[in-house]
Amino acid sequence: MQAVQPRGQKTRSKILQAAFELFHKQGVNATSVDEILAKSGTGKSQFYHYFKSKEALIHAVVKDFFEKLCNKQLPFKLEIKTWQDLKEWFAFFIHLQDDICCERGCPMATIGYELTAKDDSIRQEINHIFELTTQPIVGFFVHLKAQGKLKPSADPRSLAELCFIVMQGGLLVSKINKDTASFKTSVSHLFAYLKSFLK
Amino acid sequence: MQAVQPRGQKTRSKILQAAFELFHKQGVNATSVDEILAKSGTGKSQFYHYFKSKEALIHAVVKDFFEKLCNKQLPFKLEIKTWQDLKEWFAFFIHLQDDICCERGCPMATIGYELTAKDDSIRQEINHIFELTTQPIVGFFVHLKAQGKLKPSADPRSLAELCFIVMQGGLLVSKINKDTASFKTSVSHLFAYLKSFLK
Amino acid sequence: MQAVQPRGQKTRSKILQAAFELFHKQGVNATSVDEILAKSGTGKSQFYHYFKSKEALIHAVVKDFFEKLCNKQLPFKLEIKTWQDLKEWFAFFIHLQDDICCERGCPMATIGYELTAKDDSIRQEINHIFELTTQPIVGFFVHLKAQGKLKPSADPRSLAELCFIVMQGGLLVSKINKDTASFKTSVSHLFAYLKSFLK
Amino acid sequence: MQAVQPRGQKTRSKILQAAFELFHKQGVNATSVDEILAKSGTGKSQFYHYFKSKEALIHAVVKDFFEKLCNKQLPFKLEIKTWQDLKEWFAFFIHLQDDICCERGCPMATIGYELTAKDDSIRQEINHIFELTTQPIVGFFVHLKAQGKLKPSADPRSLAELCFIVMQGGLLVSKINKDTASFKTSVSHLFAYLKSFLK
DNA sequence: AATGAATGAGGATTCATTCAT
DNA sequence: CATGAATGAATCCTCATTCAT
Repeated sequence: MQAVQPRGQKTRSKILQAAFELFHKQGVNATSVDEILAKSGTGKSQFYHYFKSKEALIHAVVKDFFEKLCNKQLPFKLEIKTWQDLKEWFAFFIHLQDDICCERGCPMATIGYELTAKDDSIRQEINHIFELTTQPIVGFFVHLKAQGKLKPSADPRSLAELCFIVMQGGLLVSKINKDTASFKTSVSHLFAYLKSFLK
Repeated sequence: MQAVQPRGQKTRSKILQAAFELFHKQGVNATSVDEILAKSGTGKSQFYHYFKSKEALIHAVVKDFFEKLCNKQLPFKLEIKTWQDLKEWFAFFIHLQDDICCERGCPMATIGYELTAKDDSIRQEINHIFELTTQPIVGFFVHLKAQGKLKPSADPRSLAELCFIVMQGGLLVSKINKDTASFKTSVSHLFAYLKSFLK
Repeated sequence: MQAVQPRGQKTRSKILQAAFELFHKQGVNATSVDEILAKSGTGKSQFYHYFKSKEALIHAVVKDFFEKLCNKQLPFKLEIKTWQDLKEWFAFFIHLQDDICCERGCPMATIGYELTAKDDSIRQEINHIFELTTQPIVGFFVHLKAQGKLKPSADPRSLAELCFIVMQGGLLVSKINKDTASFKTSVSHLFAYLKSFLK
Repeated sequence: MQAVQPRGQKTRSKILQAAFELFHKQGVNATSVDEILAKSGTGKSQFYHYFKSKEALIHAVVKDFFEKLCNKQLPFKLEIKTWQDLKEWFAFFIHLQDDICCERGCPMATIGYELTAKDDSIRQEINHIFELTTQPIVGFFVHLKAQGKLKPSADPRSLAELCFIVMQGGLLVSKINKDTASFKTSVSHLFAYLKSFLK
């Protein structure tokens, strides 16, 4: 059941969607407001009706992504209960890269990498998203440990962070390398390492 | 033996240096030619004397980085012979982030993340740099293996790639998180894993 | 006897009031319709319900001022019967300037100074207001003369115009000078001159 | 003998000239950069080559006026030595208004009246110009007094300020009234008053 | 009478690049 | 080699106004 959208919000959504895709594809600074408007099929100043500025749009795009994440509207696993789930979590990102010929990276990292010291609030929002993405993995290891399946030395949080870092590094490197091979083998190594904590 | 710089090349160098720093700090698209000129203290059309276009400048910046890498003029280890060397290799990147308050990432990744499908030649050059940076680590593992110190299952290349991916992911995540903690613990985990291949 | 305001006229009044203040403070061209709406707390198209256009609003603001003037709803003397009254007439403008730190001028002159040859009808309305403001002073001198207190050479109308011109010049100069000193001494001189016509 | 203009300064001058005229005619806020460019026959971004912003242009226009004033390149008397000179000083402004059908006011007052509290530095510059314009009249009265021709009660400075205020008020009122009659009679009155200080 | 979404022209400003000297 | 004036397309944003509900 879809929430009823207030009339004009459809336009807002279209702008948001177009902006997200363009930011993902070519970065924030390479994307002009006009381009977003053209792609979303909306008029010049509808944009400024819904967003105070381009910067506000970036915020909105990130926030929208955050909300979709919370509402589980994003296509990757947020509930990781088994090793298989974790494997699929990584597989999602790898397949994504393969599908788009390694032409992009993580959409949030793409935005984040262009940030400057002064864009601190956007940085925090992206960080929040990174946190949220890492959390299910933390939970997985916490759960395993609670079940007594992990060695006492296994620290759920730091292991999850390692997973996230490998995922981000993998996306970046495969974008530059136009090949997910090293991403894949790295994930294999990672799994070998993680499983070494099993009792 | 250092090549003597032809007279006017000093100007070229200054532009290159300024561009590199600005690209690193704020990205390619957020950096205007004028800004580079102002920072380098050079005039409007010196720029177009030395560089055909802004895009050519990006190429030149990457190529210059590449050459400095080859000439060992960059401050990070290119000869990795001991575990300590490898540790220092990672430590270099971590300290770098700490020193600049996690305000940046890898300069080449910064450029690379803004690339689009059409900028393929720059992408390749950056990939080349990534290769070159990974190579010493490959060499290290090859060497260890040759010495019979590694288990046969250890694949030097894929382990080195894992190192590189963790480094890149670590830089990115610490930039977004404004904290190198997870980078550091991930490197610790990585070392534990790598050492598990020791006989 | 105050006319009862029809229900919706309150909104109109609020817009008028907000517009008047903004025009006075920053001029007509620097004031956007949106700004007026925001200040008056009214919605986008209330505005176009009550006013055909921004230009029509300017007319309305001037006309409203004119009517308030006629209805003696403005805080300055319109009945000048004694030298003291005239003194207070000037004092009103001087104190006004002092109170607002000389940050503005005459509201009608502010509007008037931005007028172009094509805005003739607004110009005429403002002129009308200037006339109306001058009239009581004319009346004062006429009255004095009728009482035989003035020399025959005293021309009531031209003396009143001189008063008005000094008042306008004084407001302008004190706005630019951020100081009412020269306004004050000029008024003193003016009084000395005017009194020289006393028999 | 005309100072040799550095090549590109001609363009700058043309922009300045066009801006001055448009500001005078229709005010600052009603004048767009495009309009100035069109009138001066210069290209879009020449403007930003010479002026940092529109605000900087306003500064430059005022400063240019100031310098022309200092260099006596403006058509009104700056040396007032006789009553006739003073009469001509006023006559200049009156004729100016007559010539342009009372369609404008003092160019500096036109700019000044649109100023807001935040534009303090421009206000100061205009104030400076007002000072400079008043000065010759102060000098005239000082001179008269030194010659013993004025009563001791005559204060040169305040009399000069009165003159300036009447001039400014006269320009404003004649613009609104489309008639210089009251300006003229006010100046006559003023002269009568000033001469009353003669011994 | 009221709401706020939509329109599109025009505003100021910056950009990469070229040209004349 | 070097200077900086010139170009014009493109960028972000604001404006007055209208329309649909």
